[in-house]
Amino acid sequence: MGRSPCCEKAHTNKGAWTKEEDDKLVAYIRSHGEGCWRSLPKAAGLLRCGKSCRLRWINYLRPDLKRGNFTEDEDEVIIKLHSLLGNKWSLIAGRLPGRTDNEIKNYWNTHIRRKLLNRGIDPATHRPISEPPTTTTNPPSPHDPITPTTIPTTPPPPPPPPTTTTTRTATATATTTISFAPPKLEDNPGVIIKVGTIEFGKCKQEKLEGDDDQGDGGKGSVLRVGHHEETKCLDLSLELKISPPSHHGDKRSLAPSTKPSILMNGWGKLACGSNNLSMNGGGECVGVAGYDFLGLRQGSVLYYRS
DNA sequence: AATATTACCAACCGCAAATGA
DNA sequence: GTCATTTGCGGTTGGTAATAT
Repeated sequence: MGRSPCCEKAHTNKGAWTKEEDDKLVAYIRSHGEGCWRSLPKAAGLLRCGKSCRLRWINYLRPDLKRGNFTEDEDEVIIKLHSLLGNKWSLIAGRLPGRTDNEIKNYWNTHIRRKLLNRGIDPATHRPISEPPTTTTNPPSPHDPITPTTIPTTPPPPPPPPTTTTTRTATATATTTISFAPPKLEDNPGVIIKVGTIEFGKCKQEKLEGDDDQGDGGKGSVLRVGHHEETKCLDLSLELKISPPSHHGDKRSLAPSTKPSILMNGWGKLACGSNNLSMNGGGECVGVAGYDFLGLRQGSVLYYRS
């Protein structure tokens, strides 16, 4: 078994790209477009692996790349997104037009990590370094297996279309619409799932548009979280899953037992604090502050995936 | 001026998901 | 449904420039 190599390595160049190679690649893609990276090198007259061509184009030659230093705003966006998504560099890059995942990853490792450490924040967990390490009640980080206790053992069912099947959905919207099932958690200990787009940032709740006439548990209710006083709202396409609150609203008590199937389906966890929504049961508020998110009680858990 | 260390970033590698036959 | 292939992602490496000793 085993796969054939992506290219004939014996006859490919490696290492830094020359100006001539760049020119050939750019010229070819300009006239033929992206795609079919495997056959591109030969067609373009390049002695390069297709993967190498793709990487060179995406990370360096693409015309829409924004080169130059990251701004303070971009720094903060990256930090917020990393606290939400972990090392999902491609997702983070999708929210930063003109930046590549590789660029952000490098920037994170060389600048932002140090910046957070200087602030006394653990870049891996986004929690204060001084905070004593916990053992069995340690809240999960984006890198931990997602193992909730408050939802059924089966993974969430596939979301109804339209979903965010593509991972690069970097469109910003003026207002945020969250489609979700009404959080009647006391009455509904089970799983509630709806797909929506949630925008984090300096937003506050405007109104609840109740259009739930479907009688099926409330699919289709729409909450608008708009009123963007600043333009820093991050558009995250998330599927949300809502579970009842855990004991006492103690985020640490959200520490899961074991439900690895959730992890395999790519679900992460958001915990509801008393007046905000925080990532993975702790750390910094992601920015939906100032109101009781979706009416959920403190200690509720939202499961998401992007 | 020479050498060592650090910082930066382009590029590579391996793996897994997606796709197609 | 199975297998082969392609594509994309994240971790890591290696070369080079900048800075310190």
